[in-house]
Amino acid sequence: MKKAQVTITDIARELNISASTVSRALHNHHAICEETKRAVMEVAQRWNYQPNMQALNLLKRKTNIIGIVVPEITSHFFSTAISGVQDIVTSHGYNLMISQSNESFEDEIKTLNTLFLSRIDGFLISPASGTFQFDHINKLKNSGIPLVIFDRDCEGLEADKVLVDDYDGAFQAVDYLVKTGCQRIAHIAGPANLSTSSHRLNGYLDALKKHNRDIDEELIIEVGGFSPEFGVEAATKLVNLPNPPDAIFGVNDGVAIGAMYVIKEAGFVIPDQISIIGFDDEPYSSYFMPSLTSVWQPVLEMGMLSARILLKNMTTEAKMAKEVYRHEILKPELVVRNSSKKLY
Amino acid sequence: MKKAQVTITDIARELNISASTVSRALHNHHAICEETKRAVMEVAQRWNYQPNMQALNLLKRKTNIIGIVVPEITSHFFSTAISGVQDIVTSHGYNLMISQSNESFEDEIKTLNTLFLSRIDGFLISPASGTFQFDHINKLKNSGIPLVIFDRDCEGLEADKVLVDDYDGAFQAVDYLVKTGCQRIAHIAGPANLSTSSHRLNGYLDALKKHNRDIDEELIIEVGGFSPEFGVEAATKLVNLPNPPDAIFGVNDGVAIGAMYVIKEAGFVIPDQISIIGFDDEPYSSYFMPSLTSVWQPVLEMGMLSARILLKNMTTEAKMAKEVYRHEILKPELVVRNSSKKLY
DNA sequence: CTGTTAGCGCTTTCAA
DNA sequence: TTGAAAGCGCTAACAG
Repeated sequence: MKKAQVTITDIARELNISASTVSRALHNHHAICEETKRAVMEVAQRWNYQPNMQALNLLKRKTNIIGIVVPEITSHFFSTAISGVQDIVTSHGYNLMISQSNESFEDEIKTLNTLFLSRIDGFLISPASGTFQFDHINKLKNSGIPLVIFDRDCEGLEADKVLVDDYDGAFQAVDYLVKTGCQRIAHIAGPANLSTSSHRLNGYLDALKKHNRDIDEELIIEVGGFSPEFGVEAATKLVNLPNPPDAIFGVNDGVAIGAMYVIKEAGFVIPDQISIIGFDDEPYSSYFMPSLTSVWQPVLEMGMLSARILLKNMTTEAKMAKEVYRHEILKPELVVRNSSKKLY
Repeated sequence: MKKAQVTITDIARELNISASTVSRALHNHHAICEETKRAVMEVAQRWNYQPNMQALNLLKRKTNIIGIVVPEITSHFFSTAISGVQDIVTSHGYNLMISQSNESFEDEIKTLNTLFLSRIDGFLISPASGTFQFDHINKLKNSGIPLVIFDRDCEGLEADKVLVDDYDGAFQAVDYLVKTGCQRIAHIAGPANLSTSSHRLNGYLDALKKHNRDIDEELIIEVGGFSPEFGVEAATKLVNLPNPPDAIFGVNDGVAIGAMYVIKEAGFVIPDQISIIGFDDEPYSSYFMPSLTSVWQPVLEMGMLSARILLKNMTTEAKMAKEVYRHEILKPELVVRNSSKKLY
């Protein structure tokens, strides 16, 4: 056993040859005689030589690291997206560095900066709900580092984006509710400056308009987050209305689950008296009683596609000359279960 | 604006001084005259100089990266642990690199190796369920790189560990079931070669023994994973028994939720006819009807503590001379809700 | 107070 | 077929 980390120079010294020869031998360079190659390989093997990535990366001016910035790792949605990204980047020889913004604008700026200083090779970003403008991301982009925005749009920012058609998903859900006979359809809306929230809200509104329904403002409740507590809060208001809704479309499964709990507690029968639809189709959603109807999104695919686009951006030397950006919109699907009425 | 990345040499050239002077000025070295410092700072600022971490790291032989290897990122348990780790390491100036083993032994070896080759500064590891021996981790440890094992024990491996007292959590749960009058308590056990599974199983067995209950082998069903489907599978067998159980202790909330679904479908009343207790206390668990009684674990704390121990290991130069390892066992707590009977 | 030199580990001309 | 030298960006010992 030699010292902790064997270097190319150690091998060179041992064999009384130059470091460059060792380097070439290790890379199976054609202009190295077999004998030397064998000798080098043998020592390398015996001493368990491992190339020093740091040195290589410094030389190549890259890090082999992709950074992903999400609002929250603990959300099933984002951890799934990360998983998709992971699959792709690792199979391309990259490592994945993660960080979360905790839905905070300041944290997002900070973490973006940290990763930037680490000189990672590319960024995958889904902005925080507290983020209301994108100068920081634009600055990043202008620095020349490849990046792609996913899930949550940065409106006004020109960049590669992989999004889900939230509008369509919401439209499908609400259209379905109307078709199954619901008259007063409420919406628990997410934080307003999130593209996903506003698109879902718009889908809700347009579906109602399509069926010539009046919009009742008191049936739209905006909440500050995506966990069940927010659904509880909103649904409590809704069921206490003089004229409560007969359907609720939640901005995500989290709030829908909270709402469902309140509604059952209040003694309403789901879906007979009140239908419920969520968004995300999380793993546990189908195990509630009644099982939750939800809009499924191709989250894993979103992560994978984002990663692929990023990787392509990193190789293509058209990095700078970028004029046209990719704008992928993935299609969600309504998964009908028992928290909504059947269509006959 | 200068070239893409300004270096210390660029600044030196501009000012007709040496690179080392620039370096010193930037670090506010005492032996540099104020005037020079100001000049350097000014140019650095104007050109937006950013130190090249890669060069620094090569020099210092460190990467500033902590790697965490988990079975699955998408599990709420592990994403929460990661979140705890993240908090600590970033506040100490480290970046976090993640990778998952997908519960596979081979993947674990592969990913450990990749991270090792990236020369990360430390490892946080929770082994896969497919991992039955720890030579690979031992090899890692012997290479001198600091590591800590968390949540899932590597029995026989000497290392710093941060675990949860799974035995105690299970014991509490089953003891509670007995005390609330349950006679036939079943257990849906997790993959056998996971310390968490076996400790929970032992807790279950010992709690029964304490109350002089016979162990009925047909009431113990081992499943291959932690998602609801496994709970469905196991619970289906249980309810179809000639003499079905009147309580089920699930190895985690996932299987408990699956079990709960089956039991309700089968027409049993929870908890009157069958009590259910899970493990993990996941966010949605309290929103089921009935709300799920579960054993809460300090997951975030586990992540944070693991990270702190790792960081300490990295600074302490007693790295090599390590003879005694830290062995932290965190205490879980039973959270009683409505899927189990009340104690009077 | 500042410059020169060497070196972190590796690759890559250029020369031989 | 191989070696010497330069360089990636930075720091630090040594020398003025």
